[in-house]
Amino acid sequence: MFPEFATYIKAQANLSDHDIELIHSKAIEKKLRRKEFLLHQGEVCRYKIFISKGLIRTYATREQGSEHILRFSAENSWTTDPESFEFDTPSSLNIDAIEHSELVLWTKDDLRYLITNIPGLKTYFDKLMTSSGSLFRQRILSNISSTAEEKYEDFVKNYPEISARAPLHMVASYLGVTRKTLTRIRHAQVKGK
Amino acid sequence: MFPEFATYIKAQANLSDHDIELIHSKAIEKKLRRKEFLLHQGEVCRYKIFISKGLIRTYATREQGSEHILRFSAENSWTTDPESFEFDTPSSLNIDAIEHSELVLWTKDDLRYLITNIPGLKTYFDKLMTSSGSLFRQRILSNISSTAEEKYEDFVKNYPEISARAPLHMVASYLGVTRKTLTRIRHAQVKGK
DNA sequence: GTAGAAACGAGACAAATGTCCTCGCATCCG
DNA sequence: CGGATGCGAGGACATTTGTCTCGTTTCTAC
Repeated sequence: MFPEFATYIKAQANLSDHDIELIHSKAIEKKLRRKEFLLHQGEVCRYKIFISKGLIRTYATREQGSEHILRFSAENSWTTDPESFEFDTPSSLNIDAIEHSELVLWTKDDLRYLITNIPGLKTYFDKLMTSSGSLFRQRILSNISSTAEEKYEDFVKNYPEISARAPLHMVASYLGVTRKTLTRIRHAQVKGK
Repeated sequence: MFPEFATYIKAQANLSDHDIELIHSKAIEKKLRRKEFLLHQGEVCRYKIFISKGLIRTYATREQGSEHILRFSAENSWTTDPESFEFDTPSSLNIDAIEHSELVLWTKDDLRYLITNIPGLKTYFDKLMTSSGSLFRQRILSNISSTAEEKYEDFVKNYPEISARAPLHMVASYLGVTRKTLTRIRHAQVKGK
């Protein structure tokens, strides 16, 4: 788990072996089985989570129990509830595993310590934040301007891995449409060819 | 224009008079008449823009000329195209004025200089980024999980000022529905009472 | 390997939303 | 002051999307 992270972060940031050791010393490794939860809504999200293997979903639920996926996180990506993590408030989100997954976690205090003491890590997280902002804007634009079919096509194009691995009803939940709509779209595309 | 900004920023960040002067020395003031553009798609967005008075929209257009509003910015808020601003790439967004507006602008280089030399300003922008991320997540969640009526209600609740000042078809464009849908919702609400 | 659960597709119908059009009113500007 | 324009409303109809439900297939855990 940590070795995969080390490989990834070395490629993304300029870090010395000593830096890596320091980061390692604060890391918590964790395995999650399918459907196992890392965070239930109502709990405080105490960790920033790196996914070294597997597939994780971060989602909200509404009154009637419907689930709405805010983010999929596969290998070499991150998740957390930023608000709960930052302000120690109860989270409104759930995080669980779609596949058996392997994670590396850091607490807020440890992460803050690492970031202030490792400039290369700070640079990396700044980049990460910039690009996540950009993805947010793209997603909003797609949401307000595209048809369901375009949204689905964009999703498949941007996340071919995830669209192949996540069940269809979860993709629907991510896109904000029903399972039915998505099957219709797929059917139409097959016929269209 | 700058005085309004100074009042605002003093309330938001811990800055000395000297800091304010320094920020002032880099600021560019600009007035924009209704429908006047600050940025056309294809241009590079060279400024981070503070709105001291008026109402600004930031939007994308699609093939058929439809407009999709990414953000409204009224007094005491900011806008820019973050990607174009950051990387000097041609913007895909347009920025224009819904009302006669007064703005204060800074270039990227000047802003970077100010942020590195004024810690209080850095703290302020970090906070701003955090809260804008949080708003993005809320908006995405609303987009994928709410009915058009709920989206409209949320918008009115969260931005009563803007919903009163922006024309209905622009609110529709922000929410990702047609003007028609919005008038229907309003009509239904009136009847419902 | 097998039992149970999960995922998928689809039919029938209902509801929501979009498209295209016209109208009327207010406002703005020459 | 008068014509042009922007804006909101709404009728008529088409299209999209959702709901509910069922049966089949596929996957998974033991």
